Amino acid sequence: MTAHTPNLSSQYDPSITESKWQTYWEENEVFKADPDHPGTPYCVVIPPPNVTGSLHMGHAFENALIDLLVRYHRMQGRNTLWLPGTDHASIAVSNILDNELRSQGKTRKDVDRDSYLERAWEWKAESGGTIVNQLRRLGVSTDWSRERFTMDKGLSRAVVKAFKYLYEKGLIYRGNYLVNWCPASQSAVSDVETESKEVDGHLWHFRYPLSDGSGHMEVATTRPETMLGDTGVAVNPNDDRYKDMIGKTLTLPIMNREIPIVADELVDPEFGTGCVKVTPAHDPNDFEMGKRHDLPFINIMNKDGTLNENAGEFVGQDRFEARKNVVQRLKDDGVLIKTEDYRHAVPYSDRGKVPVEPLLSTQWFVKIRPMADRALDFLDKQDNPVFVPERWTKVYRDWLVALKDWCISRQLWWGHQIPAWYIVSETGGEITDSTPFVVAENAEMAQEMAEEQFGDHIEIKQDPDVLDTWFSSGLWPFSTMGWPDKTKDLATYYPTTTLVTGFDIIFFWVARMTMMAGEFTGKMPFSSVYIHGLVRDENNQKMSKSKGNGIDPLILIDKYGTDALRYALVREVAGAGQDIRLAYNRKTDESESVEAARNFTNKIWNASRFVMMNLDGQAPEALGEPNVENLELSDRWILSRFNQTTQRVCASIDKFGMGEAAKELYDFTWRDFCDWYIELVKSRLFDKENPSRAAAQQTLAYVLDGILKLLHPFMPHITEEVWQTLNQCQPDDEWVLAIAAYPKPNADLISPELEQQFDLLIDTIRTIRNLRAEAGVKPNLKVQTILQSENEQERQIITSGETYIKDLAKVEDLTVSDTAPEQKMFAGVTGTVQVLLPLEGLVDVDALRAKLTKDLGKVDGEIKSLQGRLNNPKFVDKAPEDVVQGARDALAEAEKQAEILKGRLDQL
RNA sequence: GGGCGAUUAGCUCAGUUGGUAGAGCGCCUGCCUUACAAGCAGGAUGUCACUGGUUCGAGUCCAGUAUCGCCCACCA
Repeated sequence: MTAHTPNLSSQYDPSITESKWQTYWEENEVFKADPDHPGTPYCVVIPPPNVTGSLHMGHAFENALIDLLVRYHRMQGRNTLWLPGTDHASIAVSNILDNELRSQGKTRKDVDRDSYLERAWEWKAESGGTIVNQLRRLGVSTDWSRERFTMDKGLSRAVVKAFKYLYEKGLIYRGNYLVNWCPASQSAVSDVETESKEVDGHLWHFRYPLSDGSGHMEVATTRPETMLGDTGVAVNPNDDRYKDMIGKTLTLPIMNREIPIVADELVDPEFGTGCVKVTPAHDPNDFEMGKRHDLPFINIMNKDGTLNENAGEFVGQDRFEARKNVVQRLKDDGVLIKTEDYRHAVPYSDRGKVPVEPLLSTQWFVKIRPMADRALDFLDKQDNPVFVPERWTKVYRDWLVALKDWCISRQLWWGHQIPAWYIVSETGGEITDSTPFVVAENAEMAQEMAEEQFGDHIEIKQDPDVLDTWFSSGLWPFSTMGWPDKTKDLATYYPTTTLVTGFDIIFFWVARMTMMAGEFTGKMPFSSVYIHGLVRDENNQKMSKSKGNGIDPLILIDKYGTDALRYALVREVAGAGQDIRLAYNRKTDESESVEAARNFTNKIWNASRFVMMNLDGQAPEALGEPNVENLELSDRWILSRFNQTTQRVCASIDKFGMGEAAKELYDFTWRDFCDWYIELVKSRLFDKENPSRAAAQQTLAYVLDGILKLLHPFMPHITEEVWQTLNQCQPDDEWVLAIAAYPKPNADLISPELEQQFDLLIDTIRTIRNLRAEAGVKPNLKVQTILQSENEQERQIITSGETYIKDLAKVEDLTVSDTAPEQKMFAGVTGTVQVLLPLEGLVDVDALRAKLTKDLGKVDGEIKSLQGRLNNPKFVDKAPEDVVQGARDALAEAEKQAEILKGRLDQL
């Protein structure tokens, strides 16, 4: 790929690098899965984005997380597959197309189904193409040869198979029930596709007279138009006020229909008057009560939300217009008692954005209990799937417990057409509730089945409705791998390992997958589910289309690079899976947090540049790995830190702590490696005669190589670029960082004692730098320094790091001693080491006094607090030995520090 | 009406099993030191929302309160 002699710009340019590696990975099929690949399978199926437009920040976030996990495990040697694809999104795409028609002054009725579907496929090609290209720009390591679409041939076949199987098993049925009707999309929707909104409405109270003229009962409603379909009034059986009335009848105003008074436990005697009007065909509660008391079901509404002929004089009026008119009529008739302002929850259609109407209609349903119970069984008995964070388990469980039958038919065209054929010749060419039907895999088979049952001269017609999108998504983890065929992919990669998705989709998708998978594969489709939070905007608002506050990931990618955006998003993730917030300036399209991540990529770039400029053109392999025996203190220190970091990073990712791992790597790379190690080895590198120069080069190359590997799952492009350059890879030698082995921590090289000793050197250097700054010493001026400690071990450590101190603190004459000269000097203390700068003629006594006094104040505070604790006999008795000893040691050190500082003050 | 999450530096957030608070950004000071000014060195900043409890010791555990946010729900 790149030049051997690194001649790289001092600023990292992501645009060229990123597209280069995206193309390279894909052309070389680096991420193509092979079932015969060694290693334990690691498999993730993408949550398929809807083909409704383009990717948003949530997709960027989700796929950054998935890619991190997938790349990490691939580098760990797992047999890895990340399967990509898209979802046809039946209702969402239908809405888009219907709006398109509307803008042309047309409706679905003005076009034929085939041309509508043609347009839908066009849309799919366009939007699907956009999305897939955007995914590529995110740098996802998916296997594109296995890309699927929920309506492609294979998945459609799986859908039909699944439907037929469930039907034959009695788990799918057709029937006339109350469903959520969306008048906007003119289709049934499932319970999860509605959301309740608090609205300011009214509660209207009316009087219904008893038929025998002995009085009246008062009822209240928020939907007065439904009274046209009332077939009863219910009271609580234990309500003494109404006990005698049960069984009597009332005369329904306007309609003049005799309706009975029934007793039902559901009625809350405390609420309102304790009397409830019952409209079985237009309210879920009333539907149940209607069934219990054998009340008539009178449907007063058409599918477009207007009232039908059962509504008498209100026929043809829209439901909300009829509401006004019914109220007016009741008022005119003198039965309206009062109108109260009333705030209440109204179910709205998710997609249609209008109130849903409970409507009696003939639909297809999945009988949910057996499937939900099986999923519950897996959860309770096998802890499968495991949710991360754990708290979502309860949400998932509660929902499965409460689940009711699932309406799966939609009165739409875009989707999988229901594989049921009606023998319409039996019912005069029409599909009615009683038309017999067969469920088959295709029209030919349906014809055959129908002829067997009804003879030769029949006519069949396929159900015009399509299936709920989530029916096919529910099959996704196994249908994408070839189910119902027994494929090698299925045998190898199913069940998948982890599903990564948002909490908003647990109900829609996760539970559907577990139920379907339980039924069809006898297994849960994944062993764990990682639930991530939302990406919120700069004002902590949920990003949404309607608010228009979305942040386009591509703008930030163009500005800062994919790696920077991905790193910024991942770094924000807390262990608990909280929502993350993305800083953003809408005027300039800038983001502080992505900029900070971009700066990190630049830091990596420049550190790498520096390292490569100092390896004399040798790759790490040619240099050889560092050999402990030849190493200096700083080399051993950075190797200890490196292995420590590797250990922590792996431990974090293994428990889904991606944000923690990201921060860990940032600190190690920037602070330990760049700020300290590179600065420490400079003098060795620049001195070609230095015998330890080779060890420095080896260590530098080795650690940089390791950093690139560790960071690769977080920032795949820049790390691949630098790694290939560092290792002088050739285009045809097939060395690719993306499939290199992830570093394994070498515990032998981790030495807490060494790190602790090194900390003393670092602190000493910091103290000298601080003193220089406080004394106003020019940065380039070398100074004389005396380090005094009564502790022999401390003196040894300092002596062993003498050159480090000289180099990094710009000290030219360093004295290490157990005694300190008694003269006016700038002074500080770290540990029990006294740091002295004999700045002849430069010592500003006032400044020095101020500094010493401030330091002493801090130390005194510490002493006071420690003494307080140690003087408490309960603490000494009850606290663990090591804690007490720790406090004693800290006190001794603080007292020593105070003594030193006081001594210095006295000398002024 | 249930359930969940949050409350820590000016801002955005970390804080593992209780041992006496950290990072990034921003701010202040000084540096264009031959990897990096998208940088380097130094510095300042906290009643850990509130109240009580457990404990030798609480940001951390328990109970309650307040504020904000989210999810679920068939009081008409």
